[in-house]
Amino acid sequence: MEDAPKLRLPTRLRLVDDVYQSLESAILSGQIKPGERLIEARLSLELGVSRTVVREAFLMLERQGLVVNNPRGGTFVTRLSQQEAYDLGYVRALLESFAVTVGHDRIDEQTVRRLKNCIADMGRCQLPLEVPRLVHIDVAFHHILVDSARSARLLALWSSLNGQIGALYIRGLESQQAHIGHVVELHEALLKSVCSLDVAIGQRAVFEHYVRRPQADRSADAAILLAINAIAPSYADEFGDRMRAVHNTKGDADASK
Amino acid sequence: MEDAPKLRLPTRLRLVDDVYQSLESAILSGQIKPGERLIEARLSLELGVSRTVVREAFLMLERQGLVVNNPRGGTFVTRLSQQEAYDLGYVRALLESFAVTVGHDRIDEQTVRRLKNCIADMGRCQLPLEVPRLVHIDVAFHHILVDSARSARLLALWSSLNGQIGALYIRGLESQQAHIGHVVELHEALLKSVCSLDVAIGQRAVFEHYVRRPQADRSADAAILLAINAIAPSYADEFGDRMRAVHNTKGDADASK
DNA sequence: TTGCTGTAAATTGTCGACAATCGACAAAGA
DNA sequence: TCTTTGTCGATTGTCGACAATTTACAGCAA
Repeated sequence: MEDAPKLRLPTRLRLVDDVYQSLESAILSGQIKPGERLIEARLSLELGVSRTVVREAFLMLERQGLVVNNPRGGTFVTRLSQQEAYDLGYVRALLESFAVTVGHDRIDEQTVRRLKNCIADMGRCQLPLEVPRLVHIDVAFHHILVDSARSARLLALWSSLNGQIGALYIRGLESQQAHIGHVVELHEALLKSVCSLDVAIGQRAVFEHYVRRPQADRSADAAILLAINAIAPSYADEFGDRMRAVHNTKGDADASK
Repeated sequence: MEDAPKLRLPTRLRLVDDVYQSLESAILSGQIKPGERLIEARLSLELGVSRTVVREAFLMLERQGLVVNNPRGGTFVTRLSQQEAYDLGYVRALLESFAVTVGHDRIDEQTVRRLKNCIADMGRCQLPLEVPRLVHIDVAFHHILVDSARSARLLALWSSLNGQIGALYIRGLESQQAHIGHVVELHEALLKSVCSLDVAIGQRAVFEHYVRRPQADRSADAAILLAINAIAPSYADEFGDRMRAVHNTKGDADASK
């Protein structure tokens, strides 16, 4: 028989997971720089594990988009071009804005409290060194927002961009010094807007959170927000009940507490 | 500087790629059924390769969403619930419909010819056995459509759902017998609509292609299409030029230095 | 019978070694 | 001098063996 999958906290420990975290951290903190080549043998020596483990960790990193691998040409840390960064922001904004709109009604007090906790945690990050932690908190924050849509698929799709978001952070730190206060401000503003009774305000906030340009003409953004606004209600009507049903019977979804 | 990309037949061949294709084919054709457990040792014996190779192939399959793996609990073929299937269709429709709208102007005669070729190839598939080929052609067909948006990120995101689409095909074949003629019809209608001068017609077609329900109220779909219609032009305005530039200068695409 | 416990089998995780391949440099020829 | 070819070191691909873990099952007691 299968044991209930809700109580497996013992944290199944594999070396791969350790190595993965180690490398992720090194990349996000800038110890390993974008474009740099990762060599299996060297890392396996340095970390005291076999090459097999490092190899699998590479595959995990690649799935997250933090490295790219060409079959016999080595593995390199992802470097995002400006176009890719813009593109990424737009796509992610599209998904997340959509999610927030669908799940707007499900953002209750408890959720807000969790979001506020995230922001507080962000404020405690020291910027040059603790970027990995900052990225994790950032992901957690937005995860809560996206999860409100109660669409596993949408969440998975959004999650697949997480690693790239890390790459985006690196890019930001490479080009210009960012202040932790600024990051906190951004998220506080976002949270405030999302909590607004008017869904449209939340949408716009999500969008501007990702797609910010110095002298942008806001007409483009407005068009997108309008679009999502049109999508979401019908989406909710079609799937709201089923989604809720799925969510309730699932059980293994974490963070239910 | 640029080598003509027409003469690259050598096709980097790794065992992993072979094994991956082999397993993918077996899963899509139904030789290995949804929910079934895949055992490394057995497959490595059966295929005449080492377990390491099978293991890596599993990771590739997992990334495509064709299998799920719990750390020390084995690897199983993905089985989609009805809710997941609906959800998947909606999300994919959202992305693809958006892409088609953005790239509508770039669908020229040559593109249409390629699409028609795909449909012709579909017609030559024998259904119970050649599902893997059918799925590949189907993916190729829609890939052409999505690629017209010239957004690498959007394409990547869309691609990440390909494996699941395969799973969807399996589901369809499990529950009800589908006729190849039906599939061809669907795509012919889709192509015709996409070629229409009116973008809206193409959008609607893409949507109905994925999200088809017996007695659906079309108002929901209409709202979504309207939304995408609002998104796309601004997106194109913002990114059209840059995208084109990226696409032209890309060429190498990898950081081989 | 039911439930528990410990042993054995099956399966996955990790390892180090060997083979295949790539990139760079040097040597040979025009 | 420039191009081509051969060689070598570095790196990745593949392998079979061993260790760790999970699962199945038999035996025993209440």
